[in-house]
Amino acid sequence: MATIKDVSKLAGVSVATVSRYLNKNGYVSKEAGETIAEVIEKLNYRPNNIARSLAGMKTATIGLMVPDILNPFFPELARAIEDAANDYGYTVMLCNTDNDSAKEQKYIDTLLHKQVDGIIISSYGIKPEHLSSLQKQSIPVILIDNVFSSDSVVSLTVENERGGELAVEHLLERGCSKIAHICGPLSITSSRERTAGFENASRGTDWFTPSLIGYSDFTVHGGYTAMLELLSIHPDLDGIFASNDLMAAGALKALQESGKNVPRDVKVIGFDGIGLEMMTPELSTIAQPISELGKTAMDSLMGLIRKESDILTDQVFPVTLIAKQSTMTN
Amino acid sequence: MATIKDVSKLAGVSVATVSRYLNKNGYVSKEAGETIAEVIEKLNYRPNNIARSLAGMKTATIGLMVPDILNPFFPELARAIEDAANDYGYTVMLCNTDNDSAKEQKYIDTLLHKQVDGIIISSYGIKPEHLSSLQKQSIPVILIDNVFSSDSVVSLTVENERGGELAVEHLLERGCSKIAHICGPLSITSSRERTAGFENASRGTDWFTPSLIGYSDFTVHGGYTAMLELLSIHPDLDGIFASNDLMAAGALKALQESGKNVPRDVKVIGFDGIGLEMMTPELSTIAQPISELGKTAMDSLMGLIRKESDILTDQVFPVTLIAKQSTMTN
DNA sequence: GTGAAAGCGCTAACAA
DNA sequence: TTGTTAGCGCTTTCAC
Repeated sequence: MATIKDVSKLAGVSVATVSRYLNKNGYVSKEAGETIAEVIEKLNYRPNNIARSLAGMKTATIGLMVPDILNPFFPELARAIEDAANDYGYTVMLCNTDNDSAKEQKYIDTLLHKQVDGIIISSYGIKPEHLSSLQKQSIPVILIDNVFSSDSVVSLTVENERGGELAVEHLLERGCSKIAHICGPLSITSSRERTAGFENASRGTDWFTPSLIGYSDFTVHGGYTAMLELLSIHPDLDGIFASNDLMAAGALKALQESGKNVPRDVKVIGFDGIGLEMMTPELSTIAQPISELGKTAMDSLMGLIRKESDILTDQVFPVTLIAKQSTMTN
Repeated sequence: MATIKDVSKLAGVSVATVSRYLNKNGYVSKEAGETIAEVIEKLNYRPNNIARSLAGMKTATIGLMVPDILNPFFPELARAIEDAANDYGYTVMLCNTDNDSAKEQKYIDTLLHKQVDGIIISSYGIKPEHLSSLQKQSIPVILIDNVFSSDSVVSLTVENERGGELAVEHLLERGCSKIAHICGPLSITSSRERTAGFENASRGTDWFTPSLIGYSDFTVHGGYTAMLELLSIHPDLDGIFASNDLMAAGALKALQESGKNVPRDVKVIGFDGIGLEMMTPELSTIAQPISELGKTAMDSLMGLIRKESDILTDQVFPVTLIAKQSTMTN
């Protein structure tokens, strides 16, 4: 593989000049530039990124930590981030943490020593103290769906609570008169917020009772069993708000298997807006702007990396109701 | 951040000794080792991977090229690969190619200059000539679901054709008497093979006719429209084999919306074995050993990287029939 | 405009 | 067993 030295020799200039040419900083005469270009072409020379990084430049690599790429929310996020990173000439290292604190720590350590330029974290086990090593090195971090009151970290979240309210309001509007809720892990902030939204909109109504809330875990299977249980306690429920789409899909399955017609007998709405287009009926949902979240995360991270923006403003994104067949009034 | 120099000074030994200690090669006296360990602890020292890489060692990074992480097959594969890589102390760079030749080329170039130790490609646009730059650098490549007759590349595939036959045999066994097929992109080898399997098992039967094959694109929507079309030509079909699960899900949806009961009126089977547990009825499928594929890919790659195995044996993995509700009799 | 030279942090001969 | 030292390929002062 050709090195900068080879180029400089063949072009009859010093490596410094070639370097300047490559990085488009400092002065390089037109002639010199042209011969260098030719030689580079001829030798099919490409700068060695590792050497570049060592010499003090950036690695042009970021880390992306997600709980589990198998959960369909995260591929969407990952894809948006990867696309944006790609536009910046950056490359993404994927880390699955399973929300396991130890794994998260280990990955942070690994990424740190691979000298990534920044990290996007969308994993829920993270606590501020885990990030201290990053802050020491002043490696920028973007947090998705998780908030710390910390200086060197910017958080991107969505209106989870408002989304929960919206979901209930929508079901009421569509004629539901007894709405149950399948909530997600209580350890996850955004999950708790969605449930808070449900409670805001339900508490005080004449039908509300705490046993209308089923506790689950953001999985299809969890949604399925929670639904069966809710159905056994409240056979007359006619609306379900699940805190994510996967559980909503599980609930739908349970309802169908219990002989309930959706949306006629029971209406169902989820949260997230992942594309579960294969469901029949298709699921209504409170959609997060996933792609926008991903792109913004990468844009903000680049801002921090390039130190263009010192201002670390957390952002809250709006959610939107997407009404599909599962909440239709026929 | 502490460097090896800091450690060597504080421990009163040379950097070489520290390096030997770190890499567990060469001799280091017990005492020296102990003090070094202490100092490392005290300084919270971690070797700089970039410097290590530059000094000739490996980058402990591999590239993973997939068409699109949004397609649920690839997160499963990616997860298995990432887990295995993690066990080896390796890190994975994710690249979405959209099966676009230009993107693939660009990523190969990028990965090359990031000095990855190896690449796993599960993207279909790749052609042998794209890999020449990698071979020049003798960077090992594992190909999943794609075969070249090339020396420095090992291919991992599954019994696609046999799977197609199995699917038809299963449907016949379950009483189907007119089976249609939704095939995937003809540009993809494995897709063509599955269709060949369908044809092997169908051609020669009294019900077979070429118009029972619908052409589609591996997406839910594609499966949906293909199904509607097939249904309009052959309203009496009673079995469907789709070349992947996504299309099978789309077909199921189309059937249900057309008032057909699955599995009573029409039985459906897909291919891949991605977990679409939210479907009602759940889909039968010809499952690939996705996790095993991923793990084997990483294991083989490590073998090549460590030059343990010079023998580049392509492997063909078996598929297994997973019968679920969608092909149940009565 | 350009070049010489000093690193970046680490590994790996080679000597001792 | 250990230390010295020459790189790995590139960037970046600082003179010229």
